[in-house]
Amino acid sequence: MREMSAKKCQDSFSYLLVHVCKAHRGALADALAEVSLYPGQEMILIQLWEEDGLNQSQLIGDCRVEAPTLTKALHRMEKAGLVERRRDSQDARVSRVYLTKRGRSLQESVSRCWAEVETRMLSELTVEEKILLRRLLMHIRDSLG
Amino acid sequence: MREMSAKKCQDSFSYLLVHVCKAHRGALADALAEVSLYPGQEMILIQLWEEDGLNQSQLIGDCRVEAPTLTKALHRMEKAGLVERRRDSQDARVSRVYLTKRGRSLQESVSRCWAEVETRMLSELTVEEKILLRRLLMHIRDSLG
DNA sequence: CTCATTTTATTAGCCGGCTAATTATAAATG
DNA sequence: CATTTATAATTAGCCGGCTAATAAAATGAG
Repeated sequence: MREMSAKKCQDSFSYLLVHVCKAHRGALADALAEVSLYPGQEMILIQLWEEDGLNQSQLIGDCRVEAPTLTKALHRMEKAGLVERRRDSQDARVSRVYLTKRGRSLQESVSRCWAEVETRMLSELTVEEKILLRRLLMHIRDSLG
Repeated sequence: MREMSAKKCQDSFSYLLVHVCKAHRGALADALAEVSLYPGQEMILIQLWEEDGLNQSQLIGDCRVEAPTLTKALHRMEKAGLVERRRDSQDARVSRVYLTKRGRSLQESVSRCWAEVETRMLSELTVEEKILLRRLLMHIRDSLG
């Protein structure tokens, strides 16, 4: 009886997903370590590469992260010379985040890191399976969000 | 050019998976908060529900976590009265982890939490899609592990 | 114009996760 | 038997993530 319930947890999608995520985050961390980045920071950079000068409210929306998490990450990234924060001239509450030359220069390396993880992660899947997987993951994301 | 690379990252499976995991962990955290548990701790309990008295080496293998992560979690769970550690009588290096009555009593609540998240997460999927999804996730987990 | 409300961002403090370094014990080897 | 090596667990310290509480500026209502 006790064993069955535990088994049930271990057979659940949650259990599987947790372990998939661990593996994925680990692979991403290994790849990003080569450019001295931590998983989470690259998410911020990705948003800024698309549009530089975003404020923190926009970033927490795009990165799906809470404000204090972003504040701390930005502080470290600023210390690492990847970004700089400047107060908005119109609204003194908002501070906008700008890429430094160094932050901009990481784009290619990070893209390679992601591509590498992407390739490994999908290596066993056919084109059809990838298409389906994307659809299923989007459903899950939306159902849980 | 620059914008295309950023877009490419945002269209990747990694990007999607990261956000799926965020949503999933968030949902799990909300559910577990009702029994004063943090995501990660329930993973330890699940293993112990299946086999009580595991040592920490076994737990780090099952939970896919590094030793210090487990040590800290166990310390907190011991303080919370969920488990207790006792030295192995044969080998003084190993400390075995045993469920307390309280730790054992949480099994039903935690199973409910997981079932709740499971239901929500799969609400949009058909039976066939679930079967396929499990297969695809297992492939990814193995490819990344 | 003043005061309450909302929005933006930060700080403190906790938890999960990691690596590197350390301790203690067991096992292997000369 | 003594020494080296391997294994189990802990500690220190860092990062990502969160909530609660706070500060500061803009906005709204009276």
